[in-house]
Amino acid sequence: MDRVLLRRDGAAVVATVCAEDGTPGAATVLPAGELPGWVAAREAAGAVRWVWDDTTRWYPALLDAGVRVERCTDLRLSAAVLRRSPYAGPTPAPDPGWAALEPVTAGDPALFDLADPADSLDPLAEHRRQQAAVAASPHRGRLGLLLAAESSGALAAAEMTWAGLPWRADEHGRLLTGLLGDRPPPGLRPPVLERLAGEVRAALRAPDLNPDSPVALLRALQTAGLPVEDTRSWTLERYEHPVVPPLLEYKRLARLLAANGWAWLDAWVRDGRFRPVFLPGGVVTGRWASSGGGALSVPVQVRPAAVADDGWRLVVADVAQLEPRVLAGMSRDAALADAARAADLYAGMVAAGVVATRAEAKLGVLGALYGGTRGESGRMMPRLARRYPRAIGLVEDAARTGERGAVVHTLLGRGSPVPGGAWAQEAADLGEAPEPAGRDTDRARRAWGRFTRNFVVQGTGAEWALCWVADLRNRLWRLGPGEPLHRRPHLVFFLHDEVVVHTPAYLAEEVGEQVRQAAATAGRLLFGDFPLDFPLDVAAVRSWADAG
DNA sequence: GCCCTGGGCGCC
DNA sequence: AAAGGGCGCCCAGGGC
Repeated sequence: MDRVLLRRDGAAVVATVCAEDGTPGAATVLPAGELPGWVAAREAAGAVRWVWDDTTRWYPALLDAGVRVERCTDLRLSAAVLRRSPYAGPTPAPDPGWAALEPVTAGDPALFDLADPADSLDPLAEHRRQQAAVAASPHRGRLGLLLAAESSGALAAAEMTWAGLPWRADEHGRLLTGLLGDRPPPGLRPPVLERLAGEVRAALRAPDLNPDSPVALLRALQTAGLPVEDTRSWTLERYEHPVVPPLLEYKRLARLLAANGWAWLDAWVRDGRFRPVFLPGGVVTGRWASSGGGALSVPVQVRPAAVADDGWRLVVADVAQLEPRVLAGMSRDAALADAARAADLYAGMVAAGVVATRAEAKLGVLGALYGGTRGESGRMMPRLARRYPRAIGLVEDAARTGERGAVVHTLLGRGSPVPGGAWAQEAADLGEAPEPAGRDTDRARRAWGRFTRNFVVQGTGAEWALCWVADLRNRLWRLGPGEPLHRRPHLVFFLHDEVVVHTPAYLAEEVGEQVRQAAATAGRLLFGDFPLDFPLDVAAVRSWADAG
């Protein structure tokens, strides 16, 4: 049964509707404070799907009240998927307010604002429209799975922020002091950086140089005789000059200080938890984005500070080479799936005699996924195309489709954006490959082809990962029944193809098993009985840094 | 003072 | 001949 939640005049209204066609049934009006108890009671009775405008507007308060829900439909996220999906059946245009709706975060003053734009939308009508779009889809199963997975992801994201990743500020502080010296007063460099800046200035004979200024640094490097056009680390590495070692060290430590230094600790770690905001569907391909704290790029350098509570463990799991495996599945390329039978797909390619070394295999596969054709990566392509014609054919088709200005889609039907450049307009007008165009136009066209090439694989990879997380979330809930979410094994972090679960130590092994079973389930959901392995590296550790 | 862009670099 | 996907975030520096 579907229950649609809406907010009217400060009260919560719960409308019961038929799950098949959205026909409305009875409605209940509740003072806002009574909602959590009411939801908890229905949830315990089972078989309910909560339908709401936006998970970020409802779920955090339910979690605060100790209420966890099993299933939901997030109308905002679903509308975004349907808007671009070639699999969506025809429906009247949605209220444009759905496309404009922004997720909210805890500190957001708009959260309980009477002027919240969400309150002028009609969730009942939008729910009916979305049901109709799926019912009329030529791929109901796939599209329905995508919407369900997207909504489950929204629940998982809210729960991860709520629970937080265990983070030891003392450990992090020790690490910073060890590398940078004592914390300086605001506006000053820590001692180690100050010393390195001095060495850089001396080596370049530039006593006033600010090494944080790329423009000034470039000029100083050139004056000192280094023929560089930029100041990137991998450019500098190529030169033997006394400035290079201290400058590279300076850049490494300055980056740590700026991105994950004491200021980061102050801003993002409270009560032993790092609580990043995850944004499901935040990337066009369907990957999650994040907001605040740089959650999607927590450097390996500071992961020693992510430490399980006493008596608990972190179960860290990641998939080896997710994207080439997904490509094998979506193209049903049996030869590539064979290579993927090995725990290391690249080793499997070497064993099959496709390439001579693992390094070649990796270069070739990444080139196929990203559109790299330069140098060694490009030289691998003909061999890969011969041995894996279906897989390579799929990404090549996606590239050509994008170059024509047309739309591609993932396995479950997430559509790519329509290109906006002038070249795309030409292509659309001509309906064909356009006249020979200028160099810039050509470059833009090919860049879009690389984007659509990668879109189909990255996006389907994101769908696999979403199914994995969604299934795992429910499996974890069944371990340790009767406890609140944060006293059971629960997800605390997700990063494209990696999850971290915080669990009582005695359940760590069982959690690892559930992580593997969830991966197998995700594979079956997307690829049916096509034989394809998704091997995981799983580690139960005290600190995140001890995994992998 | 705010806002935007580009360089650079962390993650996948 | 040239041709490498997706993000977020920090800083400097220029425009207002």
